[in-house]
Amino acid sequence: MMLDPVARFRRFARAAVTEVGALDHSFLGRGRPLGVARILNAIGHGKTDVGEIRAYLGLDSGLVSRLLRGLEDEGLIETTPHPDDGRRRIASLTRAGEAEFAAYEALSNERAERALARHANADALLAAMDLVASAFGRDQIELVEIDPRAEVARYCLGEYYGELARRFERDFDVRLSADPDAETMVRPRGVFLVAFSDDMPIGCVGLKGTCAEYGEVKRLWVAPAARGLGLAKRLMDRTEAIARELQMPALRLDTNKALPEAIAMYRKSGWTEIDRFNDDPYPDFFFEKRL
Amino acid sequence: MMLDPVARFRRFARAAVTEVGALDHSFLGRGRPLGVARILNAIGHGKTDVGEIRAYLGLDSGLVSRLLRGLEDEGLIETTPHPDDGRRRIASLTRAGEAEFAAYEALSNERAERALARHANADALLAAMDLVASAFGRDQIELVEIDPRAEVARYCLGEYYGELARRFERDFDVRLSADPDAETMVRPRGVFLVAFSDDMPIGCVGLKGTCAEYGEVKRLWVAPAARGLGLAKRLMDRTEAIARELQMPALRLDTNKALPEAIAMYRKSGWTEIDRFNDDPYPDFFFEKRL
DNA sequence: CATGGTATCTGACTTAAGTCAGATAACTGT
DNA sequence: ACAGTTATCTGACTTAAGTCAGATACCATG
Repeated sequence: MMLDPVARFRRFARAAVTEVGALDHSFLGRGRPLGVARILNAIGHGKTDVGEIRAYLGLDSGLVSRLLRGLEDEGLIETTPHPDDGRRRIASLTRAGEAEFAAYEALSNERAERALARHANADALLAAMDLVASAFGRDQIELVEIDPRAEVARYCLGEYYGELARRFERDFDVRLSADPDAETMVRPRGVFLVAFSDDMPIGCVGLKGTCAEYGEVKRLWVAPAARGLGLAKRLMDRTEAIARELQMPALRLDTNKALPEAIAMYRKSGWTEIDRFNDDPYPDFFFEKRL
Repeated sequence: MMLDPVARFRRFARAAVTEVGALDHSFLGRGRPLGVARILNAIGHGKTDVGEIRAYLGLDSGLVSRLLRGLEDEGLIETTPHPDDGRRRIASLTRAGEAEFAAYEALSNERAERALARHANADALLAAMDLVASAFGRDQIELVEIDPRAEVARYCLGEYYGELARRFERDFDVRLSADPDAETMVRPRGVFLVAFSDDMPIGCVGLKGTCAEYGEVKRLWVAPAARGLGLAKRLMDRTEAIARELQMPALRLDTNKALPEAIAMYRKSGWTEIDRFNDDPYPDFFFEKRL
């Protein structure tokens, strides 16, 4: 009757295999074998270096070389030596290649649209897909330093305040996401980190350099789709490393009892509770970690 | 930055392709090509008829024939003519084949367990997987008549009462799931339907034959993972067809204002509101449909 | 029992995909 | 400038997968 976790996982795997098989087949619609199509698409998605393509698709160097030659003969790509290193080659789409790539893109987009349109609650389906994709891609999550005033950062902060509003059952001013003292989260004073999973922002944290005695950790957010992956810990660890690099003698943060998972995480990773160090009305817990 | 629905869908597709690729590879761990392994597993999972295997895996008849021969030579399966039709052949695992199949099963189970163990919130991950798998498998959902006292039926009813308890914020007696007048939902008086998606029960409905004037529709439930697929409508349509078959002149049902989606669905599919026809304290809406 | 239809099998092919051992040319550090 | 390393390419293979046209044996029907 299939209700134990393993059976449920395997049901998912079966469904995914079927769906992915169909997906592969749709790539065959343009009369080109799958391997060639995959390379063309890898190039279209910005994998220009031959070695990069090889690593991305997990193929043998000889094979990639041959397939590239085929695409060149078709007039879809051209390869030139790397300007800094004559051994390496970079591949790029010709005009015809761009058109062909666009056709593949259109195919994929159409497929996605059709699948989503069939579902009466596409939001729920997408949320579930985000969660599964994040779980599968957990080892490819990258932390990137971003200017807190950049669009991605603003998006993360918007989500962060939305989450707080939900937890506190109180409205937060959306304009808060345009932090007036954003420059304290830019090097050399501080930093703002965004976690990306396959180009999708799924978490952030800010390190604010406000005074000489300590740095402040602010706005730690992890997207619902990425919870359970240990991302908050990873963000904190990286923040700590950067704080050390910036010669900060200690870190402080404040938090609210509405965020119990965060509090537990702080306690577990060497933070100690201290007395209130600011007069902000929201927080009711204050932590410090000496570096 | 990838936040539009199509981009999110495609992110999922990429993650799934990668994961499924790894999954295929794990099938290669036993030194047998994928095609052969897939056939062995199809047989292990009860696809005995050669034609059935062909349809299930979508392979050419000549290819399947050859692969079966290979497995026979390995001593893993044996084929015998079908008792009712000498043209058809049925394949079955030998003792060695059973062992080999069990090894593949163990591999799959281990994989699933490892993936789940890595996630700190496996329940959320599984719920998301159930939802995605149901969406992908929507065309394979089957409605089956089941005795309402059987284990699967009891499971569905348990979920149904759990859902009610959540919506009404009130406890329901779990023992209710063992319906005292279950025999009114068994042919020829009535029927109980369970919806299966790849062996997983994801919905149910009961048709109760209580009197000559009308049949009663009870306990319509759709699992959270299966919402948005139009399953409730499908269950109701089938119930209606069976009611006609059983010569019921009309159908009635009662429902509660805490279930607005259901009420909307009834109105849209030809039900008309009528006066209270029982003295049950819970419902506040009553519907009828003449057949 | 002849006829047309069906399920499976065989043999002869093609194509895709992958492997591996050098070859070649460019880089790096001493 | 030379040895060792690295990135890509070439050629000669193997294996997996799939296609297709018959062949064979069995079934259903008049």
